[in-house]
Amino acid sequence: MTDHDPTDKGGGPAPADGAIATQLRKGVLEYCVLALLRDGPRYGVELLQELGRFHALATSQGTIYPLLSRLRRAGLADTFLRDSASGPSRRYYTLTAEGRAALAEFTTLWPAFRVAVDHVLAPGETP
Amino acid sequence: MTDHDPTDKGGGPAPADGAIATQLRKGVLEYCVLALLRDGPRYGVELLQELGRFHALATSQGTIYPLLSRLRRAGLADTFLRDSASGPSRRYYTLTAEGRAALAEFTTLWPAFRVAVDHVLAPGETP
DNA sequence: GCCTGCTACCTTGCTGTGCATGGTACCTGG
DNA sequence: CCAGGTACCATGCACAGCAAGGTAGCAGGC
Repeated sequence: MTDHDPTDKGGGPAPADGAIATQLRKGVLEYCVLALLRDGPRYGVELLQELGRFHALATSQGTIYPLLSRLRRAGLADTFLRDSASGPSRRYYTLTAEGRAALAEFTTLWPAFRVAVDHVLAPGETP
Repeated sequence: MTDHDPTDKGGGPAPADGAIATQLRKGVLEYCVLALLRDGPRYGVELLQELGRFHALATSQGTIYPLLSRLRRAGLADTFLRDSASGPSRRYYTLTAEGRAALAEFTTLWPAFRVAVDHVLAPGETP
């Protein structure tokens, strides 16, 4: 039998916050991963754990693996395999020069975006 | 002939920033509109102008009208028609109690999200 | 040796959102 | 009556996050 208990979710921890947090992550998660990659090589599950530290950014395997494949295909990240001390091999991801440039561009745009949303959310907008 | 000049873009000002700003707007625009509606009734083109004040949130008619229809269908906004002093009637949108609740929920989640992204973007993440 | 459980990787199909484009209707001024 | 501006709406597309499901390797207990 290949089917396990129905409690087995495939090893992926679900975000399980609202649908609005899901929409917030769109487009931001990609650059958060790039930011984490800037500090050194990381592999999939490790990235999930690091993102999980921030409740607002927690995601699942079904999100991270297609995202990483996309980064690689776009030339923003490079990968290599390395054996683990205990368990199967891990696929590590590193930043390319293009990836670093994309992260820099996002880092430039983010503050303006953040301030704009803060300003709109602040009450008493009518001049 | 119903076709106008090819210079006519349908009256919609395009965002025309990068693709990354487009992804940033996803999921946020909806609540920014709710926030603007909190200050009083607004109509479509007016909302486009108000959002256009912030370069990061500028969008086009092809985005705002489906969004407003969605808000109405979801019960977050209510609408009424009012004649304009000069021009065709305008469809104004107002917040419902549900809309106010959704806005409040977003206002609660946003700071945590903002701080999380700021923290990830900050260099020297490795402990 | 064999089975169970954990770690780690990947794929498929769905949903929702922003956007470009195109089209319609109304009012005003010449 | 016709040109131009204002304002509304609909269609089709692209893309990102997610749930669910599947595969493979290593370790420890029996």
